[in-house]
Amino acid sequence: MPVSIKDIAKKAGVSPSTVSRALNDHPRISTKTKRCIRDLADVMGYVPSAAARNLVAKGSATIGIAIADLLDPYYTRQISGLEDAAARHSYQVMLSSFYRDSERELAIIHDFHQRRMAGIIVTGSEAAQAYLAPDNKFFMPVVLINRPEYPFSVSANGATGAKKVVEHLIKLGHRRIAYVTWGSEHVDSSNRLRDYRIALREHNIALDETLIVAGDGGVTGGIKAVTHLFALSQPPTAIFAFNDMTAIGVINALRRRGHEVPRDFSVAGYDDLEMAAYYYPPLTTVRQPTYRLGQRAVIMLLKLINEERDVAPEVLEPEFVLRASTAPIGNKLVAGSEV
Amino acid sequence: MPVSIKDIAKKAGVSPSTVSRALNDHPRISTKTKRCIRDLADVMGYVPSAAARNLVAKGSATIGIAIADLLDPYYTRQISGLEDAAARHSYQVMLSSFYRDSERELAIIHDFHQRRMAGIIVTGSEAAQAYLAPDNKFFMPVVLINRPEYPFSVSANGATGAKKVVEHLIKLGHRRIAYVTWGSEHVDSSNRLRDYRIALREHNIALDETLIVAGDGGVTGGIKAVTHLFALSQPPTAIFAFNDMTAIGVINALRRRGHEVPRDFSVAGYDDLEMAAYYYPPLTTVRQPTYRLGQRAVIMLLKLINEERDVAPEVLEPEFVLRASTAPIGNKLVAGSEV
DNA sequence: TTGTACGCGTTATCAA
DNA sequence: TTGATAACGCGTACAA
Repeated sequence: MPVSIKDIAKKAGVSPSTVSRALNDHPRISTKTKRCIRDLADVMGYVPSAAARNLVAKGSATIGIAIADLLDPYYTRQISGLEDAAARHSYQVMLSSFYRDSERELAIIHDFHQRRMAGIIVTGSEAAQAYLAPDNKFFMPVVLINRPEYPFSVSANGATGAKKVVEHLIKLGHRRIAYVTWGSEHVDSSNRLRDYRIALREHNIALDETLIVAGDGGVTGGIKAVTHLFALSQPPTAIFAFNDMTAIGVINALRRRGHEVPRDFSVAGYDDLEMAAYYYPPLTTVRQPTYRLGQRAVIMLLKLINEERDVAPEVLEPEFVLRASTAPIGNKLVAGSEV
Repeated sequence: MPVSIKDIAKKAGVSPSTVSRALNDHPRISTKTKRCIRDLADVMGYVPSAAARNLVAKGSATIGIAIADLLDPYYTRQISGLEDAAARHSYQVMLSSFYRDSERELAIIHDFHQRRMAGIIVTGSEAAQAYLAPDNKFFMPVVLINRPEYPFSVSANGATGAKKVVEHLIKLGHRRIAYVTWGSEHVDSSNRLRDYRIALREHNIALDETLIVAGDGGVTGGIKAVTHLFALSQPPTAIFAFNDMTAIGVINALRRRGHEVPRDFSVAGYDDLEMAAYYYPPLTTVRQPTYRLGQRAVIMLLKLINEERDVAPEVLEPEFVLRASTAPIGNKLVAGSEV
């Protein structure tokens, strides 16, 4: 049974309020009793009850963080930014993952609600509408990461990243550029698909819908995508994958078919995982502003907590990273003649 | 301001206790008032206060999880096991990472303590002694993952995994087998180094201490290790890395020097990251029982919470995974003559 | 079936 | 400088 403030009071022969004052170094208390009580508390192993504190204080200095997938480095890297920023403003953090399940997400939010969090941040929300609903009765501010349609959000600009990749491939001479999505062929929460299309159009390249194939955000999705693409009468010469893990799947599948990257096909990823630079071949990709995403989200949330109303959605820019998994299309032709 | 049970009572014209009963479907309440009050609570957006609940209930059904590094998949994979097992027994989970900093670890534990967690699990503890100290005043049970010296712990058997790798390399004809540690040359919390030594001795291979070099658990550590190893008058023919990320660093460094794996050198890792199977070359490694580690830790913790005393440290076995980054030493000689 | 009264651990106000 | 008292939101024994 934990030691309470009363236990200390009894043993010290003082009132509970004196103990409270001693422990919170209140001005109106003698240095001597303060010292004495603190020592006693120490010896008895006193640890204050957060529940009781929060009860009287009406809420805690804790922010709840709900994350789509703990196993995806793209998300966990945001957490460092979140935690550092929160710590800097002396906020605690409570973390939960909903594994891309909207029901679990809502359960987590409910839990945060019960715990009377100062505010919450959700990254990769599967139930963003819930926060937009006009009758939602949250009594705590919410910031979403990567849901730019939400008024209080911080997002990475998926469009500009995709554009840079596609233009890079075009500059290398590629015309048949495939895109491997995450999810179905035509859903794309990240705006990448949209700007893949725009970039092609701007360069007068006819869009071939058969070059857009579905992945699953992981290695297996990339592997399957290659099977689909090679069933086409005219396969692509370059493949732009939703993320690095997908790109790795693509490269593996190509290798299994006896092709070499980037000699025979160019492949680009997205995210710039730690791995990407050390893969073989090193991946051409897009570095996401993950750390800053987390950081800015906390800043925005703190503004909302302090009821400042000058908050607008933020969009951070990703950075194109040129490595060795892409090459001029010429290489392929040369290589082709070698085979 | 959140809605309280009193607010509902006032609006419904009943007493707070009636509301409480309606919400917890207490037996002694009429179906009609229950229905009415529940609807009202719904409309008003009532969400119970966890603080108040925990205060009267003396503690919450929440277990605290402190993890060494959120960015390391080895740890995050344990979390799935932990969360699933906890959910199955309807326990909440509160997660925090201390980024391998013992001070931050202790701060997290202190926070868990204040929150009166039902129990806590620490994986990759940097301050394990704190839990062993005879005068620790935790009023909640603690289970450690991978600290086999602690009485309430679940660990992966680092020794048997290392042994299998070394014996595999020996069987391939390697005699000069290097080991890249995590940390300094001679500290090894995982027992891998110890059994690396034992395995060599058992096969009558003289131990060469210069073949044991320090890494940092990441890619850069592997790269630096190779520099050290090649400064030796007699470099190794095989390199056993503390983990897969280190192995990837090693392979990169070798490639940069113009060597090919496994033709010129065999390299083995540890952990079996998702990546490992899809790296080039696919990594020979050891699959850790990460998910079960988390799962068993929760089971043990629940036993402690229920004050069952038949708890003994558990050790789970890892699994050797043969892939393509290791090969018979003969290959090297043939390859050497080609160059 | 419902209301009253009290306690959980802590802090804050007011009185001594 | 200290002590008594009330309050935070909820659950529950006891009384009505």
